[in-house]
Amino acid sequence: MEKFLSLPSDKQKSIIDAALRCFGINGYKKTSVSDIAEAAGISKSMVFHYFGSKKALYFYLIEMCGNLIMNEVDKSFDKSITDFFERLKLVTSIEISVIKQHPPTLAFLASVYFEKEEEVRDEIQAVLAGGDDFRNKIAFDGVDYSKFKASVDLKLLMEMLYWIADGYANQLSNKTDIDFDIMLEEFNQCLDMLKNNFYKEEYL
Amino acid sequence: MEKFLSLPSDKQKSIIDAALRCFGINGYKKTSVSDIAEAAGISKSMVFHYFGSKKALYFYLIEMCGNLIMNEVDKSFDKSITDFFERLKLVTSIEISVIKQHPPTLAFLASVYFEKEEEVRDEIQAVLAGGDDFRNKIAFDGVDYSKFKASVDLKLLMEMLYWIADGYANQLSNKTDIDFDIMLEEFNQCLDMLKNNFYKEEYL
DNA sequence: TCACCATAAACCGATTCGGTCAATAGGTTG
DNA sequence: CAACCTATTGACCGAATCGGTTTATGGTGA
Repeated sequence: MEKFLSLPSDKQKSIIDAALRCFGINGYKKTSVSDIAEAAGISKSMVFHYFGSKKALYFYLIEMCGNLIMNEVDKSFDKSITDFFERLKLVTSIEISVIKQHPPTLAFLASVYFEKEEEVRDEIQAVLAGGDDFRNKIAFDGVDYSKFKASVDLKLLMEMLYWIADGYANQLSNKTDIDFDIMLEEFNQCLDMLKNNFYKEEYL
Repeated sequence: MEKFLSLPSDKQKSIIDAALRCFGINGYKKTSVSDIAEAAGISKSMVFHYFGSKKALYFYLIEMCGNLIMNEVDKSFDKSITDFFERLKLVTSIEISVIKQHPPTLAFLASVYFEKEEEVRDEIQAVLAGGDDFRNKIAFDGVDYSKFKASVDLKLLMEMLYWIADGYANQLSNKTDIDFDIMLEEFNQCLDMLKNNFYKEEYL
C-alpha cells in the first residue's frame, strides 16, 4: 500500500479513476484486474504490487470515496442555509467538487451500494453501516418549505427533482472533459427556473 | 429458432427478459450464457438449443426490441398532437407499453447503442443504421412551442426534461412489480405541474 | 415397447481468472 | 565502467469459466 501512496499523485489519480470506473460499470465480480490495469495503462502485475489483491483494492476505493465525500461535506455543508433551492445548489456543488477530484466516484458508490457478490457483500454492509445516508437524511434537514406556492405538490416536486438529480448525475459521470462547471451552471439555472415558477411572489 | 418460438409464450417472455436484463447490465462480452440461463431458470444447454449461439441470441433480441418499439409507435404515435406536454405524455405512454411487455427493453437498447465489443460492434452499426432516432428526431416534430411564457428558457427546459426522462426511465427499469401505471400517473402529474407554471395563462 | 424429443448434466478445448515470480530496464552511486 | 537498486514487466501458475457439444435421462404418444 505504501508502494502506491509514494507514487506521483497524478499517476495515483489515473489508476484510482480507472479502477473506480471499471468497478462502477461492471461490479466487483465482472471486473477483472486486467481490465483495470489496461484502463490505467499499467501492467496487471503492478496492480497486485500496489494493492496486494483485487479485494484489497476494492475496499481501499470504498474507504477513499467515503473519506472524499465526508471531507467535502465537512468543508462546505452549511445547515444555516434553509432556502430549499440554495440548499440543493449547495449539495450539488459538493457533489461536483467530489466529481472534479475523481469523476467516477458517485457511479462507483452506487454500484457498491447494490453489489451482490458474496465475496464482498457482507464486508460492504459492515462499512456502509458506519456512514449515514447523507443525501436523504441530512441534506434537506431544516429546510424551509413555506416559500412554495400553496398549489405546488411538494411530494411530486421532490419526486421530479429526484429524477432530475439522477439523470443529471448520469450525464456527469459520462463526461471526461471538464465541462463540469458548465453543467453545474445549467443545473443552477434549471433550479432558478423552478424557483421562479414555484415560489410565492414575495420570495422572488 | 423455431424451437424457441414454439415454447409457451410466458416461458419465452421470461427467457427473453432474463437475457435482456443480463446484456443490458453487463454488455455483450461480460454477459455469459450461464448468467442468462441462471437468470432464466433454465440450463445453459437450452439457450444453445433455442438460439444456436450467444451472438445469435443477442441479435435476435435487438431485432425483437426494434420491432416491439416500431409496432407501438405505429399503433399509438399521433403527429396531430401538437401540444408539447401532450406529445411528451404520448411518447412516454408508448415507452411504458413497451416496458410493460419487456421491462428491460430500454436499458438493453441503450447498452446496445454503446456496445464496444468488436465481435458485435460492426453488425450493430449496420442494424442501427436502419432505424432512425425516434426519440429526438420524430418525437418532437411539429410541436407548438408558442404556448410557453416568454420568460421560459426552452433550451434549459429541454435539458431539464432530458434529465427527468433519464432518471425516470432508470427507476422504471428497476421496478419488477407492475407499478408502471402509478409511475406513469406521477410522471403525467409532474408534466401538468410544469405546464401550469410554464404555459401562458390563456393556454391553461 | 419403441421412437421421439425436451431437458439437463457432464464434458470439451480454449480462454481468462486472481495471483506469483524471475528477468529486465533504467537510474544512481561509486 | 561496474555495482547496485528498484520499478516494472511478460511469462507463467493452477483453478475457474468461457462458448459450445455430447451424452444421459425421463416423459409422451403410438
